[in-house]
Amino acid sequence: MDALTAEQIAERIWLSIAERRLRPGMRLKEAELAEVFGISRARVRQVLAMLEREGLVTSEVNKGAFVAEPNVEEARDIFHIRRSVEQRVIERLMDRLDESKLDAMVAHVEQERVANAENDQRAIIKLSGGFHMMLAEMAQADFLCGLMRDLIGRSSLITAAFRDSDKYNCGPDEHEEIITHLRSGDVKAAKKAMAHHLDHVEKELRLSGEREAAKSLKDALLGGA
Amino acid sequence: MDALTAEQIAERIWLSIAERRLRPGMRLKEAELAEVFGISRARVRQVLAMLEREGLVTSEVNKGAFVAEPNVEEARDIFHIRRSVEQRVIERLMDRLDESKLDAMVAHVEQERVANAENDQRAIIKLSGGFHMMLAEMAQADFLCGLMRDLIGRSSLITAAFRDSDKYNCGPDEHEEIITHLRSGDVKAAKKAMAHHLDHVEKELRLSGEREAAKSLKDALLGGA
DNA sequence: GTCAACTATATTGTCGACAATGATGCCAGC
DNA sequence: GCTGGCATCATTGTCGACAATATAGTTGAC
Repeated sequence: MDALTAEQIAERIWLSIAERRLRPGMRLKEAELAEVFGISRARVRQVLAMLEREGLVTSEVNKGAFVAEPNVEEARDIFHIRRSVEQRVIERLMDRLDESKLDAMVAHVEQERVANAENDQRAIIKLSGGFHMMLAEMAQADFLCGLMRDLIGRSSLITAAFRDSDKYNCGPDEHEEIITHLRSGDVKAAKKAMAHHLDHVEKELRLSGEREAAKSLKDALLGGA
Repeated sequence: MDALTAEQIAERIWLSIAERRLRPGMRLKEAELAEVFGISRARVRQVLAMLEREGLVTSEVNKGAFVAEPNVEEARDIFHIRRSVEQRVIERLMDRLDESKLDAMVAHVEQERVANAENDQRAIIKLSGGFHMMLAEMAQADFLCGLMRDLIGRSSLITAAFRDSDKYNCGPDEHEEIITHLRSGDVKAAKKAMAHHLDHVEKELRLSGEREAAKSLKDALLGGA
């Protein structure tokens, strides 16, 4: 079980960022990560290289790696691109849609509702991004999938940095609306619902977001294990 | 001069792919790369991790890294996203446009013409992608820039795999048309010209029609399953 | 009391070596 | 002659150690 590949480690860190246990600006010390995951620093460096290329962490020479701190303009760009990508995902998805996939979607939304009812913040965040990721995966488009992975990671970073209230999340109701349109085969309506949904999420963000202090790295990474 | 950072190495390899000196499916042996760049294998692995995350190389455990081989669907997705991203670039660019930037653009196109006249394939390829990269850089949008870098790398890979004739390239004339619209401040026309340009490039590819020869025996035999 | 320089520590950058795994070529057996 | 197994080799996966650099804490002078 210690046989975690570099990809898997990256996945874990990405998840920690997506779930906002790792906040923007947080330092990522190599030795600490190495100990947490029980691997050597060399592999940690490999993983950090991946994440840096992905834009989730920034690193300065001889200073180390930090969770990236996106700015407002980047945020707007990212949501702009998300609109395009996710609409494409919907197009692709429509071709490969079947009953089992639709069932999986409604099951997912149901989970979102439960998490909402229980006010389980971490689950809410994870599931919210997860819904969009699920759609991309179901579309069976590798490139879009990777891109969405990137975009959702960054979006989580952005909401962590700029979100106005802790309460808001990628609402289950709007997700359900998208599913409804998918079920009825109305591509146009589904795309419109998606666009509206993303607009809504973007609107919930505020321009000037002061950063919060960071907890311990270990807690952040092992919190959800 | 031996002080090449990992990023710079990645840049060099990316360029080699963009210039199609590294072809899809080509093997990237770690020791070889290490010797070529005069660095240790550890750093090579770091670089390969970056490129893998970027999607330019694929790697299988215990088998090594290879230049990625994009498939047709990926190609279509990538061009779809490029349309969106580049239109966003144009929007962003319009705000920050000045005479010096326009001059740089026409100078670039002039270089393209020269390369065309001399039939310098490598220069043509490099400059063609370079024009789009230039626009992204001028837009001063880090995220879009990184994304464009990714997309252009992949596009080069795609053209290497699917291009119909060696003659075609990202034509200087169409680039110039975009510049013209930018100069006159007509965002809509510029975006339209860009869309048309990308359509043209995509059409030049052999994306529909016969598939390439199967990569493996298994694919050949089980292709219809 | 404050600032500057210096030292000590912590952290990152780089490398070579060893272990594990897949690929290649050879040889015996049928 | 061909097939299957085996030994050899090449290549990747992983690691710990050492050097270079930034950070922070301390001491001393003003």
